[in-house]
Amino acid sequence: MENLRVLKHLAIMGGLRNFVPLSSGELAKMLGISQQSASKKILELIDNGIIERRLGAKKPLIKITKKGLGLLQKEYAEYQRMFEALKKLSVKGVVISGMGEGRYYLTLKGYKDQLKRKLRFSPYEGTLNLRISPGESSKLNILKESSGITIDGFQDGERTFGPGKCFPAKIRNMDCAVIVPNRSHYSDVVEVISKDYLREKLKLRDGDEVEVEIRL
Amino acid sequence: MENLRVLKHLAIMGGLRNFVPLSSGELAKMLGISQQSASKKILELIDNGIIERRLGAKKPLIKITKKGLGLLQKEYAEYQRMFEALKKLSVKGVVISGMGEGRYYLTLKGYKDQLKRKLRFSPYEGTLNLRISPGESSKLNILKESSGITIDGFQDGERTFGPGKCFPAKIRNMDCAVIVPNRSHYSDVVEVISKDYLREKLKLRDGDEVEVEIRL
DNA sequence: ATTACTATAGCGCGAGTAG
DNA sequence: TCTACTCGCGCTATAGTAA
Repeated sequence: MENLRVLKHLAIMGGLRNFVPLSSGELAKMLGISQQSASKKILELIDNGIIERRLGAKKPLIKITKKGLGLLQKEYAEYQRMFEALKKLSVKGVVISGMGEGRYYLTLKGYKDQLKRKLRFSPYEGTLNLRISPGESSKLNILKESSGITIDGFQDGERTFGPGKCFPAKIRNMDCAVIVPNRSHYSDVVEVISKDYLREKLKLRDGDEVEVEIRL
Repeated sequence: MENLRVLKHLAIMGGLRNFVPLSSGELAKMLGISQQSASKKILELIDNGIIERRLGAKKPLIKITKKGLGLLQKEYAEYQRMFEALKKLSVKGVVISGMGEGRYYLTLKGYKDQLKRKLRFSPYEGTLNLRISPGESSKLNILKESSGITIDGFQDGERTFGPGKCFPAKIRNMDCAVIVPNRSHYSDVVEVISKDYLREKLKLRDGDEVEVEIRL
């Protein structure tokens, strides 16, 4: 049984705050090990300065030390980073010129109003196109698999405009969003919208490299 | 080496999202174990459906399955609960009548204005006194050790009024705050303030038991 | 370079038991 | 009751090595 696992159980028992009454036999039952092993674990943790023990009225009292708290915090922090990383995606790409399609779609009320409502900003009528660096383009699959913020399709007279999704993002600390059509063949280009004309605001020119941080 | 520990390292390597290239030798180095042990661990995790492995171009590719993700989430949730619990303190007590001191202090501008600013509510000029149940009064030590929201002392002509601290709290889902003088002998009574006259609002009478949930 | 087999070394666990 | 010692078994990690 690993020390950290034992320590975690002590923490769940409240050992981070107080001296909690706990015999080696009780701990053993909780961990599914023998009393002897639990006793040994306790001694080990005491020797390492991870917990301290006093003799209480009826049962021994155990409390986790600062050092023990530190170990738990470190472990917790690792889990936090792990799961936080799942919510973010960072990709590098270079600025390229699109073919004005993005600009066209953003003039359509059906898309524009929806984006405004769902992203909480009114998008500039144009997109910034980024060609994702070769080594990173596989990351774009993650966008396909993530649900993001749904953009509904709509009808406009004759034409049908398909649904898609978007993701809040940041480029050089500027709030923006990446938009992804639902039906799209493989592409290493992402389209970015923002309330401002990003090209001007960030002084970007074709070929400039930028990193876009996407919130999934 | 525990399976969960191995799994955590795979997650840190990005195995929650993608197939990551990883040989048993590399994993061994990261975990500080032998290549043979790492190999065995990997097979064990595969057998248990916790990870899956493909053969990649150069190195084998490893990805964590839904089941593996579930295990990590469970562990993470336990740590979350553990640390969340550290931020809260729940104590039971019975309503008693104070001696009007609380009311007096709350009429003083020096305290009243501060409380209003720091707690974001204007306190009713009176306190609700709770005698904490005998078995739980030791929990009050936690309040002494926690910093809480500082209430500065002040001078008012001749008299000096001492500093203290307070903690946002809830009683029966009503927002309130527990106030604690810095220099105080041992006491099993806590004083609670709120924007409303709690006794009336919650229809409390001496002897009624209530639970107060304190945010540390 | 890999993975992963077999055989062995060593450590951890628990039974028995003393204090 | 409790803790915690010794001792022996068995699991697990590693060494050596094949594929």
